[in-house]
Amino acid sequence: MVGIKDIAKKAGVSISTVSYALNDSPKVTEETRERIKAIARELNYIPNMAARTLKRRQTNIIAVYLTDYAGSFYGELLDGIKKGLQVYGYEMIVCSGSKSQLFIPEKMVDGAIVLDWTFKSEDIIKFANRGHHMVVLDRIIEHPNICKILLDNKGGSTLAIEQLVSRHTKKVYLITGPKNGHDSQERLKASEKELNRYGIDYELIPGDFTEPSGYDAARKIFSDTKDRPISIFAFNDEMAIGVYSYADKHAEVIGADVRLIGFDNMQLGSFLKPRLATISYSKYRWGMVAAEKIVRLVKGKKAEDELIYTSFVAGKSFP
Amino acid sequence: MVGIKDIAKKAGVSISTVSYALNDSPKVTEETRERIKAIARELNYIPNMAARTLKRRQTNIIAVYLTDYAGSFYGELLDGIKKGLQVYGYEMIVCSGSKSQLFIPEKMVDGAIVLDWTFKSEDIIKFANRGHHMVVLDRIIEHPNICKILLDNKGGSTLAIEQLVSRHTKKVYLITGPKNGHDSQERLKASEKELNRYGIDYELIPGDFTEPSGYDAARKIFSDTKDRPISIFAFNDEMAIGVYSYADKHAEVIGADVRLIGFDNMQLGSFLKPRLATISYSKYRWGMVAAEKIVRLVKGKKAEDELIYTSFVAGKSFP
DNA sequence: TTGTAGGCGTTATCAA
DNA sequence: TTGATAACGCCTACAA
Repeated sequence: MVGIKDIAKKAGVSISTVSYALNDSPKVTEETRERIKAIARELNYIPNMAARTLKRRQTNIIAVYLTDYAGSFYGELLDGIKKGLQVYGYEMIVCSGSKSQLFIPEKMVDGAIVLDWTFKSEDIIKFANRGHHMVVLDRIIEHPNICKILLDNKGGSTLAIEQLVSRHTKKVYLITGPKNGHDSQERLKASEKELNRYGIDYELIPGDFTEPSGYDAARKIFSDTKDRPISIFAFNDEMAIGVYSYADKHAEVIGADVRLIGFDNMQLGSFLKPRLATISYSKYRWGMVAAEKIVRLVKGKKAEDELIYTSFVAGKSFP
Repeated sequence: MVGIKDIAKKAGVSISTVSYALNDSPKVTEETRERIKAIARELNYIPNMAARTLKRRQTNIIAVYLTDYAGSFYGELLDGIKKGLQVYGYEMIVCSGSKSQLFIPEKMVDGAIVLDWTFKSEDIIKFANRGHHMVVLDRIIEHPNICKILLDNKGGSTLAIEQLVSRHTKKVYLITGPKNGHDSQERLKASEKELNRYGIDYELIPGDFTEPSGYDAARKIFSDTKDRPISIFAFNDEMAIGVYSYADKHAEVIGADVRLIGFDNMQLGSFLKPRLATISYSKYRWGMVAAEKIVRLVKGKKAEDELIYTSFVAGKSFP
């Protein structure tokens, strides 16, 4: 392995001079700098990250934690984060699973962005207390080292209910999400509040944000009543897709027998027939904002929490 | 920051004893080991990865390089790799972009798995020559430090053409992929060979593996001829989806006016109506095998190349 | 069984 | 403008 020592030897200077030259310090002549850089190139020198990190105590890497890699959901978000970090000279790595959470206290990364209900808030707080910085996308934690960039679930749910109201819906089935999930809780709270305000009857059907749970929910709903059309607000698109699957197999027509609204605006929804009506928000922007915030935190600045706003996307599933 | 020094002080022993104890070396008493570990826990000690890496010269981390995070395509593959690595005690990080490619020579990772046409073969070889180990999933490189786990594109394409033949197809449109891509080249070669064998007429429509390019290809094809049905073999599902989009907007019926086969068996295809016929393979297994191979290489063992076999998945898009 | 001390490759503080 | 040299936190012969 070739290190600065080898370069120093070949250049006939000391290692410190080499270090200065390589780091563009103004403490060396333009001339020696160039000469040293040339030799470094010639020797195929590549700095050793471990050594540099040990000294510098920062890696310029931000980790993004996801529950799994399955969702096509994440693509835009990650692209947004990556683009956002790039501006400030940070690299992004994507991780999943509890062992990699150690990257944070081990100082392998300078900070983290969390969208992973598997990551315990308890641990997040523990890390924050150790002085590490994080941006959370899926929970509420009050801590000076933590910044929250959350979806405007309240706004989104209200939009969905408004649509239902505007169609003079008599009864609404809400396919809910995980009991302990922040987003699903907020969607539920806002939906109930709004439905009560208009005096619309509703029923909760438990789901867990997965497609199969949407399928099961659909079965319950369709066998519950003979009335048609049925109005459903699924708390995410995946479960809405489960409803499509069920309807397909049981001769129920989406858009006629069922009137369905989802949440998330997954790409898949736009390919369904009829198109899935849903609540949308910019995942790309979400990522960009998260990136900007984590960089601020890492640099020791304050970062204000922010909300990502939503809009309604019409689709024939809710004519 | 609390380091082994602090533990040593508190335990009244030397730092080496602490190091031994923490690393389960047989050089310390069971008793002192436990005592030291207890103190470490109490002090919330977490080893500094940079320091450890500097000495150990390995991180137990494998990087996976992707072109982008967009494809829902990657989910299963990454889960497979992660699961495979876990068995051997390695962590996985997912990266994208040329700057993060430096992780390899910088020794931030012990090895890499590459599925990213953006990653220049030239650089891969350069890294391999420096002694780094890699598994490539999307190209052919002969090098002792590199192992190839490739799709059986030849088999898959042949399966697709066989289906066409079995339906007495007269002419086939092939929507091809990127000119310089390994997979698309192989699919093209095998398809042409097979079509020529049966004496079936065919025409190449250039695509680049993206959905819009499939859409454009469809436009060309549909305006090219008035004959129906048209038979299309799209070299990946994304482009096939583009064909669906076009057909949708122009009153052409998939499965009737067009007979379509894709490649990759994306989840999305199974939700399309009618279901997309396609060539399938286990992405999960692909990932598991890649993981196993990179670990072998990193440990200095030989790793044989392998092929991931394909099968035909029927769908109403190709009745 | 434990302690001492040198080294991993860089950076950064002093002197020169 | 450059060069010695001491950290950075951990591992590991070698010595005791």
